[in-house]
Amino acid sequence: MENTIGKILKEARELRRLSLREVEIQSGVSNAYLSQLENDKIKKPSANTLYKLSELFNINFDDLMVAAGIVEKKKDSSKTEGHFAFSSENLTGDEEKRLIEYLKFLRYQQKDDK
Amino acid sequence: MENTIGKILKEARELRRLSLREVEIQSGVSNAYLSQLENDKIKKPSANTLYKLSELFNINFDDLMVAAGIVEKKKDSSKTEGHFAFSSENLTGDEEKRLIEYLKFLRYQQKDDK
DNA sequence: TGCAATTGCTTGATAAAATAAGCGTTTGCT
DNA sequence: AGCAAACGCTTATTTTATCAAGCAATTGCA
Repeated sequence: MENTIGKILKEARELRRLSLREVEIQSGVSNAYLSQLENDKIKKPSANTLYKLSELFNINFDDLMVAAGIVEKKKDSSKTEGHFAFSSENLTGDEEKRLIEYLKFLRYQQKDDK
Repeated sequence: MENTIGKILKEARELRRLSLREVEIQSGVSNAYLSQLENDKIKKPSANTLYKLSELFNINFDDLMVAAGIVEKKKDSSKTEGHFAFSSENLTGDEEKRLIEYLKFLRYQQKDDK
């Protein structure tokens, strides 16, 4: 359903298999606060904090704010429901290649199912 | 010399010949706080507040943050050869799920390669 | 199996953001 | 001139973000 800042941050962290304390070390944001953020207990985090995390996770800052509902989406591009993991800036070149291959594979399968 | 949030916001407001109270009405941020912001008495404003103002003044949010020294200048935007394949509108929900799982797997492997 | 480290999380304290109220000054109107 | 409204700003207060400490549960290893 609704994308929240918590979901996005948690997903980004788990995707990288980092613990809250590892993120604390790398970002300077305390693990206690990170937990609160991930559980959507913080309503208006500072731009600084949000930026640190977007930088660490390599996700676009604007996108993070939009998806988190902090701001209404700017342009039309009428889909907010997107998943972050794949905004291409999140992926290394190699990962991208492999994912595309895998996607081809998935679609190839699907075709046979019909 | 130094660009500060205060200077930027004040300049933007005066350019439009708005009073603090007019900005308050249009943005929802109190005039008292606006004054503090313009005089650089606030160190870490929330993303929400900053965004409201950037929107009202129609200035780029990232630029505001950079100029305000909240973030360091973002480097190469050369990554913007964005890949279509993964922009979420191209994926079914199921595909997205599977791809995330696969990505987790990829990164899990990678981590063990230390 | 058992101890130690690590996990995510809650809670209490503190610092800071954000507001409401009010100040003295300036502007505009009759 | 004189009143009223609007101005930017300061201060007091409320609200919120953020952190340090510590919890129970899980994991890793001898």
